[in-house]
Amino acid sequence: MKRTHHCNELRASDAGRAVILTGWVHSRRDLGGVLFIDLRDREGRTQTVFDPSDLPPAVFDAASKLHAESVIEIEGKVRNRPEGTRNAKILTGEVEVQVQSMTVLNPSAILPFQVDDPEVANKVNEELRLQYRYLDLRRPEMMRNLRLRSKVAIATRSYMDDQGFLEVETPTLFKSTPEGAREFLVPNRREPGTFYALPQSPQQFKQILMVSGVERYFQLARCYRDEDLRADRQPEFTQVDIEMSFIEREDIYALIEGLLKRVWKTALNMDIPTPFKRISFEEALNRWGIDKPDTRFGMELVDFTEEFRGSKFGVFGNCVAGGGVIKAMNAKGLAGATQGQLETMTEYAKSFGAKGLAFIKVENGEWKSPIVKFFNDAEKAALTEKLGIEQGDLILFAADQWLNACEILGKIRLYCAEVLKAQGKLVIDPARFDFLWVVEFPLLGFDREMNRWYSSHHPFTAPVAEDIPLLKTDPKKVRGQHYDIVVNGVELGGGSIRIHQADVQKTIFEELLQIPAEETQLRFGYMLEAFKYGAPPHGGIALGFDRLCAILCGTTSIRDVIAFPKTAKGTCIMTSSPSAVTGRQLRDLHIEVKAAKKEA
RNA sequence: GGGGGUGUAGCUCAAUUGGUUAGAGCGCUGCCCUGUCACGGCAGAGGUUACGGGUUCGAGCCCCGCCACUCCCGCCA
Repeated sequence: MKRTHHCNELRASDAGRAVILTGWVHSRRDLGGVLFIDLRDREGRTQTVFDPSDLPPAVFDAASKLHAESVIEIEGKVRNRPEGTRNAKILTGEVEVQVQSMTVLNPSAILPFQVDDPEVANKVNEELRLQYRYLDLRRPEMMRNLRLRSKVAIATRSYMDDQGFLEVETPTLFKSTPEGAREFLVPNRREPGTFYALPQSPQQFKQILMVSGVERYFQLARCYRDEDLRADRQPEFTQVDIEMSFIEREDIYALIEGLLKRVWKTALNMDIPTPFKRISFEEALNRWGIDKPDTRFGMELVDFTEEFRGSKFGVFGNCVAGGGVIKAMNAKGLAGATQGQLETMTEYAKSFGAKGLAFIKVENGEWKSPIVKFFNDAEKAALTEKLGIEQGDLILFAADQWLNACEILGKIRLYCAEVLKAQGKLVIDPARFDFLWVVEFPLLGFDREMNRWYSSHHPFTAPVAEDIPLLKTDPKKVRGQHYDIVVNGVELGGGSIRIHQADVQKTIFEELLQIPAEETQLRFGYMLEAFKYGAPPHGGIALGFDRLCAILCGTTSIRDVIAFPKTAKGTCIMTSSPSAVTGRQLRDLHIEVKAAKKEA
């Protein structure tokens, strides 16, 4: 190693020391007679001084011509900066290095965008940042994210090791199991027409590991889903995958609470209180209209079904008569909502099949609304009391079947929060983290089009024991032993106690999900077989590692915590992948491409 | 698959809403400058307004198409 110190190391006490520093030219300030270069490496930066009075002219000349981000090595002497020239903004601001010699290790071309000024760099088009990701990652903000991600991964491994878990790697060339997400397929050269699939998760392998007697397994597992992307979804992502034997749900709650406690302490030096609150699926929908509620602000949903039973307002009265519910929400301080904002909310309602969105604007001492004239005094009094209506409020209603009504207002609640945040009327402490477990999900949902049940989580989730008899009589009532961990409205992960009895698993596959017996055998036969030979009761969970890091870094886009992420269309701009391959490669794989690639 | 947004100098953004030669800051090039740290000063170069059509006397601006990026819905067992 050539350097004696890194660029965030020298302090006043080092004055007089001869040092060698290496790094990138962060910025250069040429005052004519004297030249300052801030040298930056991964750790930070140090000011170096080029004074022509004690430097060969050639060195001074070369230094004055350096472009930003050139890589250099300097040798010099540390000295305290003259009084009044110290820089309190950087940790090395007390000192500077008086350069005696310099080597240009590699000059840099002129940059496509500036990386030295964070205010400028933060605004650079993400497309350009992705094309030159290596430059983007040099920015201290991005380097901080990479470093934090690494710390969190190591803390996770250390905690899981402390808890007696084995890290086991599972294959990424797996079998296609076309339930759920679309898979990436990998052609098999050795047998034409057969394919591997990249795993959507190591779910089946980790359950097999339980049958193997591993008892406690974890993995930072790369997973692949060929679905459309979002700010919080990439085609390949990392999950903290966990499975345990001989446990109940409580064991998972305690394990994960301990893990997140360790992670928050490591990453943010914060002590988060445990245990986390637990909320049933039904309560989450009733109060927040979503199964991953953001509980950092109010505006909860309120039920008015009884108040509007037989109401003169036909839409409400008929809805209740038809078995539906009336839900309302008070968007505090949003009476001034624009026509456009109300239209956006109405669109949300319509996207859930509602005909429109009823509202009341409370302004200038009156209720402005096309529907208020139908309300009687008792109905008005109930609204005022249960919603705490005040001047400046906006009241929104949903009248529909229970799930729909809840989900409509749940969407609108989140939209209203965004509007209020933008107006400065809603402020949320960035250091606030509301963790909660969402539990007691229904095991199954019914698909009317396909006329069959589907797993609301996945088909390996165990029913609550006392509900097992209902599987054959009243599947809708069966609760699953499933749990989601939610923080600030983000689904951080989910898991369940699994089915470990081959016969129960077979019933789920064949009778409820109506997968034909021979297909069950083809896809899951090996699992059912494994379960015959002493499968222990087991359960587990998977946490989205990218989302976890994003939350800790205070960003909403997981691209900011992934070194080389893909664009919304699943491409890598830097390497131009995916790309066409040669005819020979295709022949080897016995593949013929039918749709011609468009000319570039 | 659907809906919204964006695309103007290397970067970030303007352009009086269809009107003369498309501007600014940063960056870049040259010159000046011995205590800067967003150094400063002077001068200069740099544009197929993403791309292809159309309407118009005239298009960065309007229309059609197309590409890329982005946000959302669907989708994500």
